[in-house]
Amino acid sequence: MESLFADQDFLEKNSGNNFADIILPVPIPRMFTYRIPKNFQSEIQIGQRVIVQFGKKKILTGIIGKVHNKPPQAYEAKPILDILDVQPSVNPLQIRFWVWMAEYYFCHIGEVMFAALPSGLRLSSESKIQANPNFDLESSPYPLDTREELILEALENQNELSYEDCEKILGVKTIHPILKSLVAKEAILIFEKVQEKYTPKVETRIRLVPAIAKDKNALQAVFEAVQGKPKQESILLKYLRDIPVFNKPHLNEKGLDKATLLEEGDSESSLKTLIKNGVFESFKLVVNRIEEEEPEREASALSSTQQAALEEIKTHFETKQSVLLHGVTGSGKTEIYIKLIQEVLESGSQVLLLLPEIALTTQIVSRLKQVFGSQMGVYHSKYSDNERVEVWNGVLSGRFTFVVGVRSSIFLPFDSLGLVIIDEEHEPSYKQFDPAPRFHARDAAIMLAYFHQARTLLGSATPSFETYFNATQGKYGYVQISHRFGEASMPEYHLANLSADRKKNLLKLDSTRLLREKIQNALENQQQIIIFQNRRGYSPYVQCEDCGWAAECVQCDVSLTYHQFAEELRCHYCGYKEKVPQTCPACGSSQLSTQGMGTERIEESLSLLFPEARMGRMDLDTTRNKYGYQRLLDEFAAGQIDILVGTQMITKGLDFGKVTVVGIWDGDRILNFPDFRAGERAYQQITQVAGRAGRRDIKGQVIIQTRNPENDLFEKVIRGDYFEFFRQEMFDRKKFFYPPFVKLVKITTRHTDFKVAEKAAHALHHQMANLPVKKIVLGPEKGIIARIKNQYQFESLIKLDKAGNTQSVFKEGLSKILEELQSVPEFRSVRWIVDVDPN
DNA sequence: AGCACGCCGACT
DNA sequence: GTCGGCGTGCTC
Repeated sequence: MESLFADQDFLEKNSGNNFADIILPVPIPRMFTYRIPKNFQSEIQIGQRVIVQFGKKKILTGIIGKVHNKPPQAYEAKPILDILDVQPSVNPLQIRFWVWMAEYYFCHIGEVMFAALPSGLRLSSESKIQANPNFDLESSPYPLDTREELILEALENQNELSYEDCEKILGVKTIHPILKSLVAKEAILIFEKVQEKYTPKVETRIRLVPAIAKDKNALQAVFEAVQGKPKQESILLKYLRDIPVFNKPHLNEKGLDKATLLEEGDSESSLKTLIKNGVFESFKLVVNRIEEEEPEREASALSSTQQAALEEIKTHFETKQSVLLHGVTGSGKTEIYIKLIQEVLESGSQVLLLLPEIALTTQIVSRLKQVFGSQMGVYHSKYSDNERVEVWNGVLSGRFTFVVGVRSSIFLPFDSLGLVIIDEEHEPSYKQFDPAPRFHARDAAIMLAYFHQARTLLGSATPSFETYFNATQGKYGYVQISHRFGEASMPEYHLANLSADRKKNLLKLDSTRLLREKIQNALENQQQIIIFQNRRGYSPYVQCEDCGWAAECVQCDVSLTYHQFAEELRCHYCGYKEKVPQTCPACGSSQLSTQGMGTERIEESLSLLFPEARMGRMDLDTTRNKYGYQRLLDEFAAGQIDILVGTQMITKGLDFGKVTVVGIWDGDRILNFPDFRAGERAYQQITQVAGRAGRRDIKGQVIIQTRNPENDLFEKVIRGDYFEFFRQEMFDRKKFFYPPFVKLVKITTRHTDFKVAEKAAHALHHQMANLPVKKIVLGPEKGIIARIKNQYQFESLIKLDKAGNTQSVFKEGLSKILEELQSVPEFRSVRWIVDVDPN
């Protein structure tokens, strides 16, 4: 008996770890066990990317999550096909973070993986065709037509062909039927060729042949040789201007990019001649897509207020993981960040600075770049796949010790974070809601920092009430800067009464007399004006003036949004679009008009009222492409625009001394936000927009157009009394059970059949009511938008007690409930979407 | 989520 | 007779 155990023990210890649990980017709530072939066993590591077959057809990139030696009981494990990384692309800390995120945000680890890995690190597979070696044309029972023969002929010269190749060979668009027929006749084989998506950037470089570069006489001889050949001479001079081979001989090694060398109109043929004559040589070089830049500037000296804040932050960090820096707009938070970042980098740790997406293209990034140069990586949503992979690999290799990025940059492979800064901490865009994981980047970043034993600094001029609450509870340290940097004073607020003006007939194209006067005044003094329009929950649409018909989406219960620049109607929920009809589809009338006031309409109105002013508009439409945003900013900064009309994005990072007037076109819209955060959001928006006004020597003017000037929210904003506002709001939230006093979970039930969706939502409601946790379950209610993409939806809101293990008990119970409901035949195709901490 | 397998209607 | 509709079950 004993010896048998001993043998088994011996076997287990020495049989090696021949199985791996692998995270795959699929929405199935578990890892998958694969067999590690003998030849890979010594090199396998957690976090490596591997290739596996999944199901019958799919080839996927997976991440090794766990290595062990327990063969699965119920099935035979498939083998790992290949290992993609020598060094893991993902570190164990990240895997812990993924696991946490999947649990907390109630999603599958595969979904987290999918969100975390840049798609360039996943594989692409392309179908290729190959000649079937067993095929013999002579003995084949099936005759081939000429097109099929052409393909086979091509395969005699080339080992493999892609679909595209075949299309070119035959000059047809749809190649699939022909290939299918060839497969049926067993003439060819189709297989999947798996490739890394990421491709290094390769430049053609030109350099002086070393013998010439080292020898003045040789160079002299070359110059004599090109005499009377001005084109060649010009290239040679250009090269020596950029690469002074005798002063800086090392520069010649990497030479000059061919495109740069020829960019001043020099011809390629002249260069070819020079290469042929042995003057230059051409070679290939792998280069970084993200350019190297040396720091140009020192960090600025801090003012005494800033210095004091910095010291205070550091003191808090001695005892607290997180600190809230509450600094009014213009208080110079960036400079404080810079000092802190420098200190952490010098200590050898990494730093992550999170910014909301629209703030990332602005001055703050170029300011940071000036100080930190090429050790700083930028992680953008507008970056290409290849660029993202370079940032990822740059963090892995240590090239980037500091990253500035959007919410998804929390997934980068940091291994020793010392500090995470979340700027504009209150921004709702930090919450991801469309595909799972529905995470809040601020909260996730705090957890990430905790895993790294790093510090977190939350910065905002208008902190979210959750964060401020944590500060008042002593959970976060709290540092306040209540003065603007330099001399700038706080702006002056005016409420412009829309109703009163309308009655007195003073309204012109929806603008009040007060707003017009302030604009006029600013224009006369060569000052700039910003007009803000909140677009949330509201967009311009087209309506028939005769019958009242309005264009609606075919798949969703919403009206279509009018986009002037493309003369199109679009659905903001599913992306459906159509041309604006000439006549009303319902009654045939041609009296179609645009309703509602988008930024486009405001721009139009203002240019009618101020024909001499130069207008600019900044919204999703005008900034869609990579440089649209920057171009507008540059024009505005250069004073080429007098009035800038824009949505949320103008509240971010604009810092121009010539803006003295900020107009809020429709203040009421800001008030009517349909949830418990309405007041908080209104306060934040107005304060943020107002922060753009009057930053240097001139006092800013903020004009809010409203029908409800008596609303006390305006009064609180005008008094700038964040604390009083917070206090009152907390009173209500406690009374009505809202965060931060409870934890919210929103569950959406979706189905194509209204009745089924309703029934499923109610079934869920009843099941949840039985869970043994302290909670309040609201709903189910018909979604604010009843139907999206042809799916009807119902929403339930659960308020969980924050104490103890309520959350984990609830989530476990919820998993079981959903599993059971999903197995009811009727609810088979019902979709449930769970959103933890919804916006 | 895909994708294959399987069982019932309108077409060559 | 077949192509193809989408219900349902599975993926190591």
